[in-house]
Amino acid sequence: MNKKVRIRFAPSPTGPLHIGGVRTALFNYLFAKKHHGDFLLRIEDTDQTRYVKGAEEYIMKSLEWCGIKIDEGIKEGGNFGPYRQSERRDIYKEHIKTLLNNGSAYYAFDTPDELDAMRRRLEESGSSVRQYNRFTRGEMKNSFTLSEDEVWAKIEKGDTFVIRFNIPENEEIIVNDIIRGEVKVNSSQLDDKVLFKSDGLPTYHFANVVDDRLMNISHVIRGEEWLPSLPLHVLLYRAFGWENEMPQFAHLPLILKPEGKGKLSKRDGDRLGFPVFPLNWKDPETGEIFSGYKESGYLPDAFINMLALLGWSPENDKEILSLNEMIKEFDIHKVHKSGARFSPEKTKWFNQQYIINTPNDKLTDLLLPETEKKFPDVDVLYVEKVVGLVKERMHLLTDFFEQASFFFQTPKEYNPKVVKKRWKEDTPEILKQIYDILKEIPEIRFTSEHTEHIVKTYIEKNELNFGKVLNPLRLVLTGTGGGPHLFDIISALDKEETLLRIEKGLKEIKK
RNA sequence: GGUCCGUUCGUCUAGUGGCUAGGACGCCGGGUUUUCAUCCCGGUAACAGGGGUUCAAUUCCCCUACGGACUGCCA
Repeated sequence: MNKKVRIRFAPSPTGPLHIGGVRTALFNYLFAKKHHGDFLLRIEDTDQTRYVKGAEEYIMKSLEWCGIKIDEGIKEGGNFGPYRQSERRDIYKEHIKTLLNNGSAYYAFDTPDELDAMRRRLEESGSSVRQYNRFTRGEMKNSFTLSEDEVWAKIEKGDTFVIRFNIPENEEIIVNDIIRGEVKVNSSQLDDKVLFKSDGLPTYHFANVVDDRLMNISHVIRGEEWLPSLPLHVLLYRAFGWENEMPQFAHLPLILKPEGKGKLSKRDGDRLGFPVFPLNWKDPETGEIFSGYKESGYLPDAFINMLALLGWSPENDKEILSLNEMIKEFDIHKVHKSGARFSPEKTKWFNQQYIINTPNDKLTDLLLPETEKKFPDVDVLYVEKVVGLVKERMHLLTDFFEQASFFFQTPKEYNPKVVKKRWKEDTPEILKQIYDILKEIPEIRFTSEHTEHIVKTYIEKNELNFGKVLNPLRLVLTGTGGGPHLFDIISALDKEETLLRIEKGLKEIKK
């Protein structure tokens, strides 16, 4: 690898990027950075009929959220632009001439109906091939069956046409895929793919080869769905005389549905209750909303950590890796060949690990806006304290609001199950005494340690057991059964609120 | 149908011509805790099947099965 490493991620703006796409971007990025190369974003918008408004912006925002930084792209600029294929029409037109001139490409005038009819005919005849190729093109309308004059006449008349690739006969194509090893195909298996559409724009196959060459791309890392067209792309490089400068290829395994068959699709998320998109997406046509990892309470680092381990694993058994560690550890040769089933469960576990390991102040920054919306007039330092107390029982950022609501508002009701289990005949009497002894403690000494000491001393002196006292006390303070260390709650709440809640509980909980 | 790709615990994976086939998630048990969570300890569970090659195959080869992708003037 003497060449400068230049890697591209080339999505088409036909909708939101889903996690498979994000993973492809991530692996591209990891590889680029591992080898101190450039990472570029190229927008493949050659199909105007599938263009979706906002998708381009969505893709860039998603990558940004993930921490994937673009070196060259439509926003960043660069010396190899434009980075939007729709703005490269002239470049493609120039290049298709080369292939037209050297006999690698030809004009075809068949209508969609005629193509349909041909395929149907082949199918009905029991043929295993249904391709537009050297055998079938003889019965279609193209440069082979029409005279040169007829071809020009048609073009001048304004007839619509496409330009097809003239697949060479019986050539053995052997490509070395970095992940899969040698892939061998005979050119006779391939069909005469359309290179230029009737709308004057190239197809993916053509644009991708031209751009990768012109942008000096060193490695093409993309999804497995492209593997079948790899031989075609090699042939295109050959037709251009670029085979020696051809990038290296690596085809990533697919991400599969958590259950059932097939690759993960956009619809699976809503069906199975987990996001498949990094960010929320609102379909501009239907208004339908698809949930994103960000809005569902996931941390970006956890999200990409999970994605990185789908199809790849580092040398050691380490599972929690920062983006920088991933870059250091990444080895494309260790990427798996087989598809990886996506696990929403493990994704949650990753998130939990990241939440626990995120400093309280940083977590507070993330949670504050929503907290303020739900509980006006909160104090930042108080929120930070609460965050520290509840974070280890959060799987999602959004869990905070359920886990911590009692820190911000007096319980309105008491969990009946807990009442039934913990509220005994003598509970009111005990709580009254707890109330009295807590009331004696001066406000400045109302710490977790001190209140704990006082209450526990009281329990021991009266030969009560801890559960009998502490559980109902927790109930009146929080309205429920679980939660952080009780005396941490008491001190966070402060003296006034603690006493208030005991009073309220005594009044409202009856048996 | 055709072409291509793949197959280690339920899932993500490590691994090797000879190992008690390792880790993680999940699940189940136990400990810690006033409680929930965290944490700690333990358990469950896999080399798709059949042929070869070999002293020895999960590992190498072949076949079968299963799974997947592609098969558009979509990417």
